[in-house]
Amino acid sequence: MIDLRELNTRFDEIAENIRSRNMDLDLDEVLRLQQERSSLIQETEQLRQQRNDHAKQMKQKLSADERQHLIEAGKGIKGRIASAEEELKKVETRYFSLAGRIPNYAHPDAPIGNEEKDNLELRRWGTPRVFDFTPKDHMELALELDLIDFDAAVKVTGTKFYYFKREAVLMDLALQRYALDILAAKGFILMMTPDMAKESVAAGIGFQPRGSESNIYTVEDSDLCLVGTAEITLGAYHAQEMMDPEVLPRKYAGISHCFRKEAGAAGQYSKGLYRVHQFSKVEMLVLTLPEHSESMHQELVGIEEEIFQGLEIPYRVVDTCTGDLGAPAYRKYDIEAWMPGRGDLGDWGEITSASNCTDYQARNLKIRYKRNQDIEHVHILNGTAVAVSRALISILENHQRSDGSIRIPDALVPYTGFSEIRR
RNA sequence: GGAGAGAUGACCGAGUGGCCGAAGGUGCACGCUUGGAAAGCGUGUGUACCCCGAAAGGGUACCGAGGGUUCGAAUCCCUCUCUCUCCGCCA
Repeated sequence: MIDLRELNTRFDEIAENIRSRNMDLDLDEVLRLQQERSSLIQETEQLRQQRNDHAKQMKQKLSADERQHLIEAGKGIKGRIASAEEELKKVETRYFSLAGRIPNYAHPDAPIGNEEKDNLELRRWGTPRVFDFTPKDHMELALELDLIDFDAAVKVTGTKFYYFKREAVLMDLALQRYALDILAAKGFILMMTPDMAKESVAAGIGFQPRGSESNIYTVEDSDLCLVGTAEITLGAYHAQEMMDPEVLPRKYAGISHCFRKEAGAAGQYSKGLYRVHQFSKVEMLVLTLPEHSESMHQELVGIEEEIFQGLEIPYRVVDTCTGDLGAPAYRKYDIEAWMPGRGDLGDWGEITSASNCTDYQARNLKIRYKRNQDIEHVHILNGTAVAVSRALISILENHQRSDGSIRIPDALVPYTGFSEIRR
């Protein structure tokens, strides 16, 4: 959440931000609750002070009569404290539940808008390949090469799951390993993370574990959910900690499975591997000092570009518009790969996403640092190194040959052990 | 899963109803001392929230978490979580 002390001082800015993100939130109500909470706190604290003063009087030598009198008075105070606390609790529950929905501030240069078309294209790399044959989409290629079996998965798990077979298995592992080597060389600490997390942790990162629009699977009879990304587990790794500024920036690269409900997501652009309930991903997560988060954000995008340049995938970098940011993000850059099998003529498809969430998540997770006498929240950034399912789409579709075989980009060959896939 | 032990400040560790935000020690910071260092001596050393304010200040809470008993809880009771040891099971 944002710093709620700024609710008053930056009220108009916060309200404007909510509008530009196309969100609906009664900010006046939040402010009203804040004031109500404040006066209730004053009331209960005053009563507690009375109780403490009163208890001190009891320590003196007293006649039985006086003592009895004071006990009666004490009981009265106790009752008033109880009812004041109860009222305070009610107000706080509502206050924090509403205030927690206030989104992070947006970067002043982030494009304003609600739809994908409002995203700002920053640059392109590579040239979409011109085929001298009709390119196939990844579904067709994978079927013919017996790399992915969606039909069998339907029997076992239902739609939007899949089995990887043969070289696809090694591709999954190779892509992860390829990304990890690049990240390790850049000072990232490699991690394998739990695929589950407490719902409170997911919520702290900014995911809604419950509710109809939630993208998160919850586990019955526990307070756990399946993670949608290692951002959750990596971000919470330092929860509740007071970090030494000397160790910042701290860079983590974590492997996890990612589970997403994707309820209601269907249609042409969601087919095949593009939108699935489970996939493997290498995620970058960085904790920095506030003054370093913007440059670190650029660095993360640079790493993502390096990874996909190595895979020889044409892409463009997009500055995500405010309506598409997601509550925790201050600014977000997506990399969209060229996918020749997408739509009729090929199209761009998101393969990575790098967000600067500034102190928004750190405040929920209580990750702070102390510099001299100042205590502040760290800034947290996250970015996709490789989301295997989508990376695989782009490799299959971009590097297909007329005979249906697939060329493996040189950078990946050391990790796959083969330079092409053919039958 | 069963049995037992435990959880106190940056760390170690005392504390079984009011004198405890918490002894003592270590560490850390500053000062004295020294040619310099060590030792020694002295002083200081948490977080969150609320009020007021230019600053200073005042208040409340926090001894794993949540509930309860009491005029008053680190201390008594209940529930939970976590850690450690032993047993069982297991990739």
